[in-house]
Amino acid sequence: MKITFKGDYALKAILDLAIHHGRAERIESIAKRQDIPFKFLEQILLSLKKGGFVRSKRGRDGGYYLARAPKQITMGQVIRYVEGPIEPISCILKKGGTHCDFAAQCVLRDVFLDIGQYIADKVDRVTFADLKEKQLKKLAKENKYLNYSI
Amino acid sequence: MKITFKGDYALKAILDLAIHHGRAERIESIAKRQDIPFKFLEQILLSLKKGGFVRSKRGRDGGYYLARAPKQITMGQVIRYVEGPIEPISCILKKGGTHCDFAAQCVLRDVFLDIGQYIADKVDRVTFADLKEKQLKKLAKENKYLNYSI
DNA sequence: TTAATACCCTACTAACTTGATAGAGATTAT
DNA sequence: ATAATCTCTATCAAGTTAGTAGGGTATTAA
Ligand code: FES
Ligand code: FES
Repeated sequence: MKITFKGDYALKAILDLAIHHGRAERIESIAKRQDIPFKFLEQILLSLKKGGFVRSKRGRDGGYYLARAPKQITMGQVIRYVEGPIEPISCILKKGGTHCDFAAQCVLRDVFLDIGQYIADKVDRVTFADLKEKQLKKLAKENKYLNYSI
Repeated sequence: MKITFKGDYALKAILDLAIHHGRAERIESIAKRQDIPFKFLEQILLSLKKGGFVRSKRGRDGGYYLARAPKQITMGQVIRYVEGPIEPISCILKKGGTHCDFAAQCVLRDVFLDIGQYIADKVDRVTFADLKEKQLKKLAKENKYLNYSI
Protein backbone atom coordinates (compact mmCIF):
# COMPACT_ATOMS: atom_id res chain seq x y z
CA MET A 1 0.00 0.00 0.00
CA LYS A 2 2.48 2.61 -1.12
CA ILE A 3 3.43 4.98 -3.88
CA THR A 4 6.81 4.33 -5.51
CA PHE A 5 9.68 6.78 -5.80
CA LYS A 6 9.03 6.96 -9.49
CA GLY A 7 5.49 8.13 -8.88
CA ASP A 8 6.59 10.51 -6.18
CA TYR A 9 9.28 11.97 -8.46
CA ALA A 10 6.79 12.36 -11.30
CA LEU A 11 4.43 14.33 -9.08
CA LYS A 12 7.27 16.51 -7.78
CA ALA A 13 8.54 17.19 -11.29
CA ILE A 14 5.14 18.28 -12.52
CA LEU A 15 4.60 20.42 -9.45
CA ASP A 16 7.97 22.02 -10.10
CA LEU A 17 6.99 22.75 -13.68
CA ALA A 18 3.67 24.13 -12.48
CA ILE A 19 5.45 26.51 -10.16
CA HIS A 20 7.73 27.63 -12.99
CA HIS A 21 4.89 27.64 -15.48
CA GLY A 22 5.61 29.73 -18.57
CA ARG A 23 9.23 28.87 -19.19
CA ALA A 24 11.20 25.75 -20.07
CA GLU A 25 13.10 24.21 -17.16
CA ARG A 26 16.19 22.08 -17.59
CA ILE A 27 16.09 18.53 -16.21
CA GLU A 28 19.06 19.32 -14.05
CA SER A 29 17.41 22.32 -12.42
CA ILE A 30 14.35 20.30 -11.55
CA ALA A 31 16.49 17.43 -10.31
CA LYS A 32 18.45 19.71 -7.98
CA ARG A 33 15.46 21.58 -6.62
CA GLN A 34 13.45 18.42 -6.03
CA ASP A 35 16.35 16.23 -4.95
CA ILE A 36 15.81 13.61 -7.66
CA PRO A 37 18.63 11.60 -9.34
CA PHE A 38 19.24 13.33 -12.66
CA LYS A 39 19.29 10.27 -14.93
CA PHE A 40 16.23 8.80 -13.29
CA LEU A 41 14.31 12.04 -13.73
CA GLU A 42 15.34 12.09 -17.37
CA GLN A 43 13.49 8.83 -17.94
CA ILE A 44 10.47 9.90 -15.96
CA LEU A 45 10.08 13.13 -17.89
CA LEU A 46 10.40 11.25 -21.16
CA SER A 47 7.59 9.01 -20.03
CA LEU A 48 5.48 11.96 -18.88
CA LYS A 49 6.01 13.43 -22.32
CA LYS A 50 4.70 10.29 -23.97
CA GLY A 51 1.76 10.54 -21.61
CA GLY A 52 1.02 14.03 -22.85
CA PHE A 53 1.66 15.82 -19.55
CA VAL A 54 4.72 17.78 -20.59
CA ARG A 55 6.42 19.01 -23.72
CA SER A 56 10.09 19.68 -24.35
CA LYS A 57 12.44 21.86 -26.30
CA ARG A 58 15.87 20.60 -27.28
CA GLY A 59 19.26 22.26 -27.58
CA ARG A 60 20.44 25.42 -25.89
CA ASP A 61 17.84 27.05 -23.68
CA GLY A 62 15.90 23.85 -23.96
CA GLY A 63 13.99 22.14 -21.20
CA TYR A 64 10.61 20.84 -20.16
CA TYR A 65 7.34 22.65 -19.69
CA LEU A 66 3.75 21.67 -18.99
CA ALA A 67 1.63 20.59 -21.92
CA ARG A 68 -1.42 22.27 -20.38
CA ALA A 69 -2.27 24.60 -17.53
CA PRO A 70 -1.68 23.37 -13.95
CA LYS A 71 -5.42 23.58 -13.38
CA GLN A 72 -5.95 21.02 -16.12
CA ILE A 73 -3.68 18.38 -14.57
CA THR A 74 -4.75 16.32 -11.57
CA MET A 75 -2.73 14.13 -9.24
CA GLY A 76 -4.94 11.25 -10.26
CA GLN A 77 -4.05 11.52 -13.92
CA VAL A 78 -0.34 11.46 -13.15
CA ILE A 79 -0.51 8.66 -10.59
CA ARG A 80 -2.61 6.43 -12.83
CA TYR A 81 -0.24 7.03 -15.70
CA VAL A 82 2.98 6.17 -13.90
CA GLU A 83 1.72 3.73 -11.29
CA GLY A 84 -1.24 2.02 -12.89
CA PRO A 85 -4.69 1.66 -11.32
CA ILE A 86 -5.16 3.37 -7.98
CA GLU A 87 -7.44 0.76 -6.43
CA PRO A 88 -5.95 -1.38 -3.66
CA ILE A 89 -6.81 -4.58 -5.50
CA SER A 90 -7.48 -7.54 -3.30
CA CYS A 91 -8.13 -10.09 -5.97
CA ILE A 92 -10.35 -7.63 -7.77
CA LEU A 93 -8.29 -8.27 -10.84
CA LYS A 94 -7.36 -11.90 -11.45
CA LYS A 95 -4.58 -12.87 -13.85
CA GLY A 96 -6.25 -11.76 -17.06
CA GLY A 97 -7.72 -8.41 -16.17
CA THR A 98 -11.28 -9.49 -15.54
CA HIS A 99 -12.28 -9.87 -11.91
CA CYS A 100 -12.21 -13.17 -10.08
CA ASP A 101 -14.88 -15.85 -10.00
CA PHE A 102 -15.86 -15.17 -6.41
CA ALA A 103 -16.16 -11.41 -6.75
CA ALA A 104 -19.94 -11.44 -6.39
CA GLN A 105 -19.78 -13.08 -2.95
CA CYS A 106 -16.62 -11.38 -1.72
CA VAL A 107 -17.06 -9.07 1.25
CA LEU A 108 -13.41 -8.05 1.33
CA ARG A 109 -13.76 -6.73 -2.17
CA ASP A 110 -16.51 -4.39 -1.01
CA VAL A 111 -14.22 -2.78 1.54
CA PHE A 112 -11.40 -2.35 -0.95
CA LEU A 113 -13.74 -0.92 -3.55
CA ASP A 114 -14.91 1.66 -1.02
CA ILE A 115 -11.33 2.63 -0.22
CA GLY A 116 -10.42 2.75 -3.89
CA GLN A 117 -13.35 5.04 -4.52
CA TYR A 118 -12.25 7.46 -1.82
CA ILE A 119 -8.69 7.58 -3.09
CA ALA A 120 -9.82 8.09 -6.67
CA ASP A 121 -12.18 10.89 -5.68
CA LYS A 122 -9.45 12.56 -3.69
CA VAL A 123 -6.63 12.48 -6.21
CA ASP A 124 -8.94 13.32 -9.10
CA ARG A 125 -10.01 16.51 -7.37
CA VAL A 126 -6.54 17.81 -6.56
CA THR A 127 -5.10 19.80 -9.46
CA PHE A 128 -1.54 21.07 -9.76
CA ALA A 129 -2.91 24.60 -9.53
CA ASP A 130 -4.12 23.68 -6.04
CA LEU A 131 -0.79 22.14 -5.13
CA LYS A 132 1.14 25.10 -6.50
CA GLU A 133 -0.92 27.57 -4.51
CA LYS A 134 -0.50 25.63 -1.28
CA GLN A 135 3.20 25.16 -1.90
CA LEU A 136 3.80 28.86 -2.49
CA LYS A 137 1.88 29.76 0.64
CA LYS A 138 3.93 27.35 2.71
CA LEU A 139 7.16 28.74 1.35
CA ALA A 140 6.04 32.34 1.87
CA LYS A 141 5.20 31.61 5.48
CA GLU A 142 8.62 30.09 6.01
CA ASN A 143 10.38 33.01 4.44
CA LYS A 144 8.65 35.35 6.82
CA TYR A 145 10.20 33.58 9.76
CA LEU A 146 13.50 32.48 8.37
CA ASN A 147 14.33 35.33 6.02
CA TYR A 148 15.33 32.99 3.25
CA SER A 149 14.71 33.43 -0.43
CA ILE A 150 14.25 30.53 -2.83
CA MET B 1 -1.13 0.87 -4.43
CA LYS B 2 -2.18 -2.68 -3.88
CA ILE B 3 -2.60 -5.40 -1.31
CA THR B 4 -0.51 -8.53 -1.82
CA PHE B 5 -1.84 -12.06 -2.20
CA LYS B 6 -0.32 -12.86 1.16
CA GLY B 7 -2.39 -10.15 2.80
CA ASP B 8 -5.48 -11.15 0.88
CA TYR B 9 -5.01 -14.79 1.91
CA ALA B 10 -4.49 -13.83 5.54
CA LEU B 11 -7.76 -11.89 5.57
CA LYS B 12 -9.61 -14.75 3.88
CA ALA B 13 -8.19 -17.31 6.29
CA ILE B 14 -9.26 -15.31 9.32
CA LEU B 15 -12.69 -14.69 7.84
CA ASP B 16 -12.99 -18.42 7.26
CA LEU B 17 -12.07 -19.13 10.87
CA ALA B 18 -14.54 -16.47 11.99
CA ILE B 19 -17.31 -18.18 10.04
CA HIS B 20 -16.37 -21.52 11.58
CA HIS B 21 -15.80 -19.99 14.98
CA GLY B 22 -15.91 -22.51 17.82
CA ARG B 23 -14.09 -25.42 16.25
CA ALA B 24 -10.59 -26.08 14.93
CA GLU B 25 -10.28 -26.07 11.15
CA ARG B 26 -7.57 -27.94 9.28
CA ILE B 27 -5.29 -25.90 7.00
CA GLU B 28 -6.36 -28.02 4.08
CA SER B 29 -10.05 -27.30 4.59
CA ILE B 30 -9.43 -23.58 4.71
CA ALA B 31 -7.13 -23.78 1.69
CA LYS B 32 -9.77 -25.58 -0.37
CA ARG B 33 -12.66 -23.37 0.62
CA GLN B 34 -10.73 -20.17 0.07
CA ASP B 35 -8.75 -21.32 -2.95
CA ILE B 36 -5.34 -20.72 -1.40
CA PRO B 37 -2.21 -22.83 -2.09
CA PHE B 38 -1.90 -25.19 0.85
CA LYS B 39 1.79 -24.72 1.63
CA PHE B 40 1.55 -20.98 1.32
CA LEU B 41 -1.39 -20.86 3.69
CA GLU B 42 0.55 -22.98 6.16
CA GLN B 43 3.19 -20.28 6.38
CA ILE B 44 0.67 -17.51 6.64
CA LEU B 45 -1.21 -19.19 9.48
CA LEU B 46 2.04 -19.79 11.31
CA SER B 47 2.76 -16.10 11.02
CA LEU B 48 -0.74 -15.16 12.15
CA LYS B 49 -0.20 -17.39 15.15
CA LYS B 50 2.99 -15.54 16.04
CA GLY B 51 0.97 -12.36 15.66
CA GLY B 52 -1.54 -13.60 18.20
CA PHE B 53 -4.51 -13.74 15.85
CA VAL B 54 -5.00 -17.50 15.85
CA ARG B 55 -4.15 -20.52 17.95
CA SER B 56 -3.64 -24.12 16.89
CA LYS B 57 -4.07 -27.66 18.06
CA ARG B 58 -1.81 -30.43 16.79
CA GLY B 59 -2.39 -34.08 16.04
CA ARG B 60 -5.61 -35.80 15.08
CA ASP B 61 -8.62 -33.49 15.02
CA GLY B 62 -6.17 -30.60 15.16
CA GLY B 63 -6.41 -27.36 13.27
CA TYR B 64 -6.52 -23.61 13.66
CA TYR B 65 -9.01 -21.44 15.49
CA LEU B 66 -9.28 -17.75 16.35
CA ALA B 67 -7.39 -16.52 19.40
CA ARG B 68 -10.22 -14.11 20.21
CA ALA B 69 -13.78 -13.38 19.13
CA PRO B 70 -14.35 -12.15 15.54
CA LYS B 71 -15.61 -8.88 17.00
CA GLN B 72 -12.21 -8.31 18.59
CA ILE B 73 -10.26 -8.61 15.34
CA THR B 74 -10.21 -5.83 12.75
CA MET B 75 -9.06 -5.83 9.15
CA GLY B 76 -6.60 -3.11 10.08
CA GLN B 77 -4.86 -5.24 12.68
CA VAL B 78 -4.38 -8.06 10.21
CA ILE B 79 -3.31 -5.88 7.29
CA ARG B 80 -0.78 -3.96 9.37
CA TYR B 81 0.63 -7.20 10.71
CA VAL B 82 1.18 -8.94 7.40
CA GLU B 83 1.69 -5.95 5.09
CA GLY B 84 3.26 -3.31 7.28
CA PRO B 85 2.08 0.32 7.55
CA ILE B 86 -1.07 1.15 5.66
CA GLU B 87 -0.13 4.70 4.69
CA PRO B 88 0.67 5.31 1.00
CA ILE B 89 3.99 6.84 1.97
CA SER B 90 5.22 9.42 -0.47
CA CYS B 91 8.61 10.06 0.98
CA ILE B 92 7.07 10.30 4.42
CA LEU B 93 9.61 7.77 5.57
CA LYS B 94 13.15 8.35 4.43
CA LYS B 95 15.73 5.56 4.62
CA GLY B 96 15.92 5.38 8.38
CA GLY B 97 12.32 5.50 9.50
CA THR B 98 12.03 9.16 10.40
CA HIS B 99 10.35 11.41 7.87
CA CYS B 100 12.23 13.31 5.21
CA ASP B 101 13.89 16.71 5.51
CA PHE B 102 11.34 18.49 3.36
CA ALA B 103 8.28 17.06 5.07
CA ALA B 104 7.32 20.38 6.62
CA GLN B 105 7.02 22.09 3.23
CA CYS B 106 5.67 19.13 1.28
CA VAL B 107 2.18 19.54 -0.10
CA LEU B 108 2.07 16.06 -1.61
CA ARG B 109 2.60 14.62 1.83
CA ASP B 110 -0.54 16.36 3.05
CA VAL B 111 -2.65 14.61 0.42
CA PHE B 112 -1.17 11.22 1.19
CA LEU B 113 -1.59 11.70 4.90
CA ASP B 114 -5.27 12.44 4.34
CA ILE B 115 -5.69 9.30 2.26
CA GLY B 116 -3.77 7.22 4.78
CA GLN B 117 -6.02 8.53 7.51
CA TYR B 118 -9.15 7.51 5.64
CA ILE B 119 -7.86 4.02 4.93
CA ALA B 120 -6.75 3.54 8.53
CA ASP B 121 -10.12 4.70 9.86
CA LYS B 122 -11.91 2.38 7.50
CA VAL B 123 -10.01 -0.81 8.09
CA ASP B 124 -9.78 -0.21 11.81
CA ARG B 125 -13.55 -0.03 12.05
CA VAL B 126 -14.31 -3.22 10.14
CA THR B 127 -14.26 -6.26 12.41
CA PHE B 128 -14.41 -9.87 11.35
CA ALA B 129 -17.81 -10.11 13.03
CA ASP B 130 -19.00 -7.50 10.51
CA LEU B 131 -17.43 -9.37 7.62
CA LYS B 132 -18.83 -12.69 8.77
CA GLU B 133 -22.33 -11.29 9.04
CA LYS B 134 -22.19 -9.74 5.59
CA GLN B 135 -20.70 -12.88 4.11
CA LEU B 136 -23.40 -15.12 5.51
CA LYS B 137 -26.11 -12.79 4.27
CA LYS B 138 -24.66 -12.81 0.79
CA LEU B 139 -24.47 -16.57 0.75
CA ALA B 140 -28.01 -16.93 2.11
CA LYS B 141 -29.35 -14.67 -0.60
CA GLU B 142 -27.58 -16.71 -3.24
CA ASN B 143 -28.94 -19.94 -1.88
CA LYS B 144 -32.45 -18.60 -2.11
CA TYR B 145 -32.08 -18.12 -5.83
CA LEU B 146 -29.76 -20.95 -6.75
CA ASN B 147 -30.87 -23.62 -4.31
CA TYR B 148 -27.33 -24.50 -3.43
CA SER B 149 -26.02 -25.48 -0.05
CA ILE B 150 -22.49 -24.84 1.14
C1' DT C 1 2.69 -48.64 21.81
C1' DT C 2 2.30 -47.25 17.54
C1' DA C 3 0.64 -45.45 13.38
C1' DA C 4 -1.76 -41.85 11.49
C1' DT C 5 -2.80 -37.14 11.52
C1' DA C 6 -1.85 -32.50 11.50
C1' DC C 7 0.79 -28.61 12.72
C1' DC C 8 6.00 -26.63 12.91
C1' DC C 9 9.97 -24.78 10.87
C1' DT C 10 13.64 -23.61 7.69
C1' DA C 11 15.42 -23.27 3.34
C1' DC C 12 15.15 -22.41 -1.42
C1' DT C 13 13.75 -20.35 -5.90
C1' DA C 14 11.91 -18.27 -10.24
C1' DA C 15 9.93 -14.26 -11.79
C1' DC C 16 9.12 -9.65 -11.26
C1' DT C 17 9.69 -4.84 -9.67
C1' DT C 18 12.25 -0.96 -8.11
C1' DG C 19 15.53 2.52 -8.40
C1' DA C 20 18.59 3.58 -10.53
C1' DT C 21 23.26 4.20 -14.01
C1' DA C 22 25.69 4.38 -18.72
C1' DG C 23 26.48 6.05 -23.02
C1' DA C 24 25.76 7.17 -27.74
C1' DG C 25 22.72 10.04 -30.68
C1' DA C 26 19.73 14.05 -32.17
C1' DT C 27 18.62 19.01 -32.01
C1' DT C 28 19.18 23.96 -31.40
C1' DA C 29 21.08 28.83 -30.10
C1' DT C 30 24.95 31.48 -30.66
C1' DA D 1 31.43 24.70 -35.19
C1' DT D 2 30.32 23.82 -30.58
C1' DA D 3 28.35 23.71 -26.31
C1' DA D 4 24.10 22.80 -24.23
C1' DT D 5 20.08 19.86 -23.92
C1' DC D 6 16.89 16.50 -24.67
C1' DT D 7 16.33 11.30 -26.68
C1' DC D 8 16.57 6.58 -26.50
C1' DT D 9 18.03 1.92 -25.35
C1' DA D 10 20.40 -1.17 -22.55
C1' DT D 11 21.90 -2.84 -18.34
C1' DC D 12 21.90 -3.96 -13.46
C1' DA D 13 21.92 -4.82 -8.28
C1' DA D 14 18.88 -5.37 -4.70
C1' DG D 15 14.60 -6.41 -2.96
C1' DT D 16 9.89 -8.36 -3.05
C1' DT D 17 6.41 -11.71 -4.21
C1' DA D 18 4.32 -15.96 -4.57
C1' DG D 19 5.14 -19.77 -3.99
C1' DT D 20 7.54 -25.09 -3.32
C1' DA D 21 10.03 -28.68 -0.79
C1' DG D 22 10.87 -31.53 2.83
C1' DG D 23 11.87 -33.08 7.11
C1' DG D 24 10.58 -32.44 12.23
C1' DT D 25 7.39 -32.56 16.24
C1' DA D 26 3.25 -33.09 18.99
C1' DT D 27 -1.22 -35.48 19.76
C1' DT D 28 -4.31 -39.10 19.94
C1' DA D 29 -7.30 -43.00 18.25
C1' DA D 30 -6.95 -47.67 18.17
S1 FES E 1 -12.65 -10.46 -5.21
FE1 FES E 1 -11.95 -12.44 -5.66
S2 FES E 1 -12.24 -13.52 -3.77
FE2 FES E 1 -12.52 -11.41 -3.26
S1 FES F 1 7.46 14.21 2.46
FE1 FES F 1 9.51 14.31 1.80
S2 FES F 1 9.40 15.63 0.06
FE2 FES F 1 7.32 15.16 0.52
